[in-house]
Amino acid sequence: MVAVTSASAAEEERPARVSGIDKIERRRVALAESALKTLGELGYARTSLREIANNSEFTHGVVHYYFRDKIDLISYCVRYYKTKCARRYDEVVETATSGEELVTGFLAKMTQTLVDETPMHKLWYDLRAQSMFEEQLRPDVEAIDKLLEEMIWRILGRYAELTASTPTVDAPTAYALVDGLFEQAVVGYAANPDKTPDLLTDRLLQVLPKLVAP
Amino acid sequence: MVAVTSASAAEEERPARVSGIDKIERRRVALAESALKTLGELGYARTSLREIANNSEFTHGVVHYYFRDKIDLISYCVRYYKTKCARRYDEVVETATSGEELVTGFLAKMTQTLVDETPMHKLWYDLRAQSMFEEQLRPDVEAIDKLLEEMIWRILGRYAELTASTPTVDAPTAYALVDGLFEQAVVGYAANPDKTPDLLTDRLLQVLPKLVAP
DNA sequence: GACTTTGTTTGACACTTGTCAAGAAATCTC
DNA sequence: GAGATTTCTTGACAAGTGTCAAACAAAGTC
Repeated sequence: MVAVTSASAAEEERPARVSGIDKIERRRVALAESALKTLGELGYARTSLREIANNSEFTHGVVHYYFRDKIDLISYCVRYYKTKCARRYDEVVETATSGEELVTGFLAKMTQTLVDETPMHKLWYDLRAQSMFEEQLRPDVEAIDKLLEEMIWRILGRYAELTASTPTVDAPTAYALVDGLFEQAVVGYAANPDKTPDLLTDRLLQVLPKLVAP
Repeated sequence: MVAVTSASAAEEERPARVSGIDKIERRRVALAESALKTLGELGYARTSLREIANNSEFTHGVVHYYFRDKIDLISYCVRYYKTKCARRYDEVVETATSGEELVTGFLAKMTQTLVDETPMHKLWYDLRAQSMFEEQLRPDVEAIDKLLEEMIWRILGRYAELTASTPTVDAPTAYALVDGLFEQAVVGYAANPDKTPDLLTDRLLQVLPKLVAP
């Protein structure tokens, strides 16, 4: 079980016996997982607490028992989500023994998560957009963005290492570029699920070599 | 007055005298402009028809007189918006006489629109995210994305021309990269309005030269 | 086993939402 | 200016929203 620590919102309101804290956390995670499923399908704007409850084994009252309000729940979901997504390429980075192997593994994992977890990615870009209008979401979104940036930076750094070169862009730039391509793929995936993964691969292959130089 | 043609939704329902069609269109545009202001401030999720009407000189009934429903209005807004945004850099492209001049002019215009029209850009990224969940928005969003891609492609093509080189990436890739950087700037602008424009400039200066080669 | 604490259900509340329709007001037509 | 048409206002509706609180069930404590 992953402890989802709060980056901003007040969390430690319920006294609760120490032995029960785990159970509470377990319920919260279950709720969050259910909510993420609904959110990923409907998007932020169209997801209500009742809809979340309906698509779960709980009633809508339970949601409010474990979360102060809607933002608290969604904020928790975002934080929970981040613990699952930013370490996706670590294995590839650690095991690759050549630049090409790293790129291949990276692209394989990336297209795979594009296909397998489309709703989650759609939700991420939705929530990031929402954070521009809803201040309460901003700290959590910023934290995830930073994690993702570091993730990309680790990959690019290792890639440079393996190809005896150094990155020619800084971390935020590298992240923005790769993220731009990935978001394009996520948006395009609905219209063209067959071709999009290959297109993403092609485009990243065009770009990655340009981000390092001897 | 710009004619906002429908890319997808049925539009020609109202018989209306030919002489009055202009007036109808004028009202529609006025409504759309008002709606865009509200949408840019609140975002798609939090904007209701009544809120739009309140922030305008019209009553909420008028909105429904000129637009079939909410999606029809927002869809119209998106189409109206696109006519204003995709030709922003044309003058720079046409008047620049050197690569450096083009880049300078491009960056100046880009950071200027980032600052001056932040709400509109926030809305665009919001709506593009919404289009992943709301099919009815997709055709219009796709159309705008294509326009923007062509816009970036014109700039890069001219840049290559002026520097006696050729682009090393295709149009969708170039657009995704630049758009990734711009979206990062739009999202970051709220948290850091002072530094963001310069950061965007820096990053684009890092990237642009890499997108062409002799 | 009684009692307290914790967890869950249910139903209600105040409010907002999109939509629509009936009628008033303005505009046009002759 | 009378009558028809277009435009706008107003008020209402049904459905859905977040929130909460009181009743109920379960589990833990002594």
